[in-house]
Amino acid sequence: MKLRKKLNQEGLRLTRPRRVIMAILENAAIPLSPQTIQRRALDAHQDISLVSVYRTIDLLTELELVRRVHGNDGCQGYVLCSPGHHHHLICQSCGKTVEFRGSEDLGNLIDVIQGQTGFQVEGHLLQLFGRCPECQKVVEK
Amino acid sequence: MKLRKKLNQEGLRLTRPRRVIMAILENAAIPLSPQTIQRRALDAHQDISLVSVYRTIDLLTELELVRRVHGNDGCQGYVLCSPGHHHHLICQSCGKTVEFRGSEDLGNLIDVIQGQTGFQVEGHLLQLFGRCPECQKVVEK
DNA sequence: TTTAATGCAAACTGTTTGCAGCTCT
DNA sequence: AGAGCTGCAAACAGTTTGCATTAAA
Repeated sequence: MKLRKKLNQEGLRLTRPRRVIMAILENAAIPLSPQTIQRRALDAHQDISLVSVYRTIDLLTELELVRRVHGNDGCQGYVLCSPGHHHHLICQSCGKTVEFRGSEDLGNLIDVIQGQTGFQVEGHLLQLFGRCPECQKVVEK
Repeated sequence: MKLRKKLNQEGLRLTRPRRVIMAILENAAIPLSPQTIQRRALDAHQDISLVSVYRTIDLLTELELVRRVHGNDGCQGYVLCSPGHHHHLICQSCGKTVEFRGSEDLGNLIDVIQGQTGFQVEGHLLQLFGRCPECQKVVEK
């Protein structure tokens, strides 16, 4: 298992809470908050303390297995993600999340902005919000 | 005064705390947290409760005079902003914030993503991070 | 004068930390 | 066996709410 290996080579251990949380994230179609993760663990008859959820999320984030996504208002939750640079597209109806890479057009934009402002752009935060194909089929109220 | 008019036509009042907070934001070059706003008020010998800072920020946000900006990690603070759709470019050294509009290139990108995913994109969150001209002059440690 | 706004105190939510006991390797 | 990990309790930070008082119009 990939996770176990990653952990071992850092001298870390694959414990029950970590396995459970990882599985929950793997099966999640939408970003989950720490509270939600704990609730889902409970649903699966796995009692895990919120403290461990926080610590595991931090760990997985450092290992680049998990990424935090924001809403327009605040933090929405955490999603499993593939390594490397990419962004997330989130369905505002059902919360489903899709990854995408968008370097070219964004690169253009960044060049222009750099020229206009004299800033040297080093990073960015980009997320798209919308409706996934399934949710588009539903008649809007 | 523009703010007074905006408030009056909603039956709201221009009070000392609101005037002070507005002035602080107008003179701020960087995004401010509620705590920082309160501290700066105190520096100006204007004792304003944190509660009022929160309530005023909410109000100004609804009036579209203020916008919240995020950091890579979490919420960084609030900045005065011009009306309409735009984004922020934030200096990671000094915190200075600049507005920009980036519809064309982003539009391109969004079209592509829509085609690839079937999602209908309705909104986005974009922020750029970098170094402003002044901070680029400083020798990096 | 009237009604919105302030500020205190206190409740709350989300997150972090110290520490003793447990468990993965 | 031993270091890492868990979970409890408690501390903490940021934010929100109820209510009596103050002040803008």
